[in-house]
Amino acid sequence: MAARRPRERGVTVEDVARVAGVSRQTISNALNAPHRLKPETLERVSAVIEELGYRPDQSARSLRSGTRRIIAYPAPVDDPANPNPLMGGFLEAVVAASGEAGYRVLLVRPRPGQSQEQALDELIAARTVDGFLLSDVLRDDPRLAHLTGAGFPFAAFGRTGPDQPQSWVDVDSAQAVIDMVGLVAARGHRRVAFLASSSGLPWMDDRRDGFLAGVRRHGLAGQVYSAPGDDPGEIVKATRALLTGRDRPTAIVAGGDWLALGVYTVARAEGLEIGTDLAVAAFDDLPVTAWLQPALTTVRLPLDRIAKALISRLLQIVEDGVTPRAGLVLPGEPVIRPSLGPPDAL
Amino acid sequence: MAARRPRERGVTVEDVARVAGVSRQTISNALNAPHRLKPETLERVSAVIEELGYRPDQSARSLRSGTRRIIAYPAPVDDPANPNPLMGGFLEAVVAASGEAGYRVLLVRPRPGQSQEQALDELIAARTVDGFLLSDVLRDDPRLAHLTGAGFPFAAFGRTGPDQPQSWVDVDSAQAVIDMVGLVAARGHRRVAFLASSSGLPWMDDRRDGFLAGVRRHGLAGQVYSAPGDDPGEIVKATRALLTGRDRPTAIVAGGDWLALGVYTVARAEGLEIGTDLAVAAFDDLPVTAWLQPALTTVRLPLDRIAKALISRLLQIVEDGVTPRAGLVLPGEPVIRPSLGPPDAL
DNA sequence: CTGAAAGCGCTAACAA
DNA sequence: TTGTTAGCGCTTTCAG
Repeated sequence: MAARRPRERGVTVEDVARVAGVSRQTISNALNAPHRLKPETLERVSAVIEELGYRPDQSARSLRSGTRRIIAYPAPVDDPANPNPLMGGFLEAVVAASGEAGYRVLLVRPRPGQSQEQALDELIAARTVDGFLLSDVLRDDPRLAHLTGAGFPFAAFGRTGPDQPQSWVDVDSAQAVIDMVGLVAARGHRRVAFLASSSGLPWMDDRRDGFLAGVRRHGLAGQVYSAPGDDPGEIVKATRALLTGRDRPTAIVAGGDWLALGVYTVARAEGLEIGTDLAVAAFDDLPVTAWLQPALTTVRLPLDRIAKALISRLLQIVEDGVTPRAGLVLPGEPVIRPSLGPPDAL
Repeated sequence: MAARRPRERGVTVEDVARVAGVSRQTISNALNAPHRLKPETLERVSAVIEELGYRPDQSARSLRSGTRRIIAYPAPVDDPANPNPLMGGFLEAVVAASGEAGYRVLLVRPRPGQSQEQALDELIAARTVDGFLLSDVLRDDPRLAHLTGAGFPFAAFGRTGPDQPQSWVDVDSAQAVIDMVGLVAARGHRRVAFLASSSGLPWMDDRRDGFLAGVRRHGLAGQVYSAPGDDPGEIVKATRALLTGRDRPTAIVAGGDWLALGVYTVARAEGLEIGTDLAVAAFDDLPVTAWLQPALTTVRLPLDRIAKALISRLLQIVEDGVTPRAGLVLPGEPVIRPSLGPPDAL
């Protein structure tokens, strides 16, 4: 069998120039600096380009110009059996936002035996991409330190350190939860609990901190429970402890919709009616919440705005060398649904 | 502000050659044809490469060699508010499989006003990628016809036409549903129904056809209901029609877990107990099924095997010019859980 | 087994 | 406004 088929020659500048009766450079200008051409020439050249279906070879262009028009997204490793339900929506928004700006998204992943940082280094050294988009950023994330050290453009969903570029966008989870606690308090609840998972993740910590702040502000009795992991079993166990102990809370704020599913399950088993015996609020607005009965009050992440802001910030660095002076904090969007109970529940 | 920072010169072959005291070509050989080098030389050169952190410039290499080591995945447009829950897992598997083979995945999407085919053409003309990975393939999918016409490498999750390259992988949905109907019949059910959505999608049709074949084979009374769309409201409505009509079925096979959620909802409202009054089976094994009570019997897609096979087939075409003689059909994995009821339910 | 020379297709810099 | 020249970094001949 033919090994590596001989590259079929495509249409090149040369061809277009010949047909249009101008020089190669004029073609290049038509594409990259149209204002330099006489309108008439431009029109004629454009017509020939269209006719021949000419597109500049991406590699040649990149080699010469030093710009790739590609953004790398090191997609967090996901458990195929239990994928992050927000990943699809986030990717969707990122692809749309970068496509809008003429960039494409390259999914990257360390090869076996390679560290995250080595993978980044390889992409930088091979000049494969113009910049990085990071998500699921941890506190003191080594990737941020590495890219900062390399002076390579990036934007982060999450927060960077004080001595790192402030090219980040994040959701004000704490404030969203504070507001949620306010709504709970307004409904007359005094004993409330926060259900967390996998502590140590910055966003979960933010949500918990928001809960504690809200509880303090409204003078409520608040307690934090943590499930050791994200497995349904562990979540149910933590929830049961929470709902069957003495001084059972009348309202629960869950750190994620996923956790709220545990609350629904246990509440049903214990004969508690959600929205009347127990108010429930959560975070993320996963699609599955549409199926819960009663529908779940939650906080929606503005994934579209997040992605747009991330791409815009990243490209500002890549194209103009301008690094944002400060991070951008976007509000979460409270979605009030019946699980919270009526305004005058108690 | 500095417009477009002056590209920091990276390490080039030249640098490595100088330090290692050999010619440029030897460096290239060390990377692309190591067997041509004297082991001793190879080792020395490798050490220098490592030391300087040299990586061949991707653009230069591509320009010269004609190979990009990039696969394009035209990700289907997804509703951020209701993302395809399998997308994350599929992408995960694809990224892993292609990374294994030294390829990366480029997410692409037609630009505003651009058709799918134009987007493909642009990527081909600009020589941006080596091949395409297609999913959500429709019957007579125009993308397949287009790529076939262009003679450009692709692999499809779904099925291609008889006069197109058989570079596809699909799940034997029909057989999986036939088997499921068999399990239902073995439990003594005689009146069964299939709940479908958004007819016209090949996979949904396959599942429905499997249902009809299974019903015929086992001599059951089977009926097909369709929800007009994927919204919870429409699903619930279709399900209610199904469960409140005369001659209510004792078992329901749903075309997707999503549809089964509607069955759970309506069954609860109607006071039917799933697993005893009503057997339920579905398709997809979404993560949320872990939360259902009773747990849902369903069919899991072997996303990992699918992705591996797709990538392997695609790269065979790209690298060796070998087009598969026939498509590959993989079995769905039945996951039997309590919603089906005990073996001797009726 | 290693070295020298050529050129992939494009655009930046300069010249006309 | 358009044309000419050079060279981005690499790999593929072809000689030695």
